[in-house]
Amino acid sequence: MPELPEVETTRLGVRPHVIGKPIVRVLVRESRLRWPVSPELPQMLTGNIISDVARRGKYLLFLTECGRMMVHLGMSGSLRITDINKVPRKHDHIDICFVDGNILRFHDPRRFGSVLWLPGESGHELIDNLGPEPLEDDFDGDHLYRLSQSRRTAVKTFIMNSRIVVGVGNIYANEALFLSGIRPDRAAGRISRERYRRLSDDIKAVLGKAIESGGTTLRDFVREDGSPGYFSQQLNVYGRGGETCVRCSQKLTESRLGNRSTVYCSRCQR
DNA sequence: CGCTGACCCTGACGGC
DNA sequence: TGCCGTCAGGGTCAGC
Repeated sequence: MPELPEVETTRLGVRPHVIGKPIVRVLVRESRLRWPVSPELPQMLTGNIISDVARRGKYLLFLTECGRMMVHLGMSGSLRITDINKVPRKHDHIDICFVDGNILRFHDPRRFGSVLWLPGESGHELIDNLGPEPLEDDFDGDHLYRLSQSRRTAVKTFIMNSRIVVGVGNIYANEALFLSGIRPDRAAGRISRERYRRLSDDIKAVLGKAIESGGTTLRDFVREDGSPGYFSQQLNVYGRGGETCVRCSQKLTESRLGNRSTVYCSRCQR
């Protein structure tokens, strides 16, 4: 489900509802996620206060005085703000209950997500070796060009690698490559510095616009209040295999790269 | 070291 | 109507 824009939409949505209010109860109904939910999580959060909600790549970090809760939404996860009168649905795995009756509720049918407790200021292997944030200035075409040298993997696989750059998932990788006119299966090491400059600009542009639209809802992504994101209306290629290219009207090609569905225009993308 | 494919899990959908 | 195969926005890991 969530790529960077959906995670950022979630962060902005939940933030005002969870900051500065004592947590009175933490309920873990299902701890078997991608990794087991940290057993100390309820104890560490209860009586505690969240001071801010940050994001690193697709990880959300809920900051407190004694440590951080790190949440990943996996493929089907979502966080919603609800209240004690709302009966939990199937797959509502974790409730974080605040003193005012509001609840931060983690929902994840496929259980590929994770909820971990990082004590104190400690880092974690999952976030310590990530590439730059795509919307920050240290991510640019030169960065992509430098790391791509002598790499034979497909450029689409390359930009989806979180050690290269975080937050670019399957939807936005397809979209950015279309905007840049680059074939997804082109070897990463056989692309010019100039074209990587264009690609990094297009990655920033497509992620930025998706955040403005509240993310992309295809199946299960919902915002903190349960509403969908609207960026799917602006998708040029993702989910449009066999349909016509918006630029040249040729039929879009659909294939698989690294086991992920890949759509492009063989005329506009070289 | 880089790359590929299997795998974790549930649910929706299309074909028969 | 039901059964079966396929696919889905994530990432890790073993093996070559």
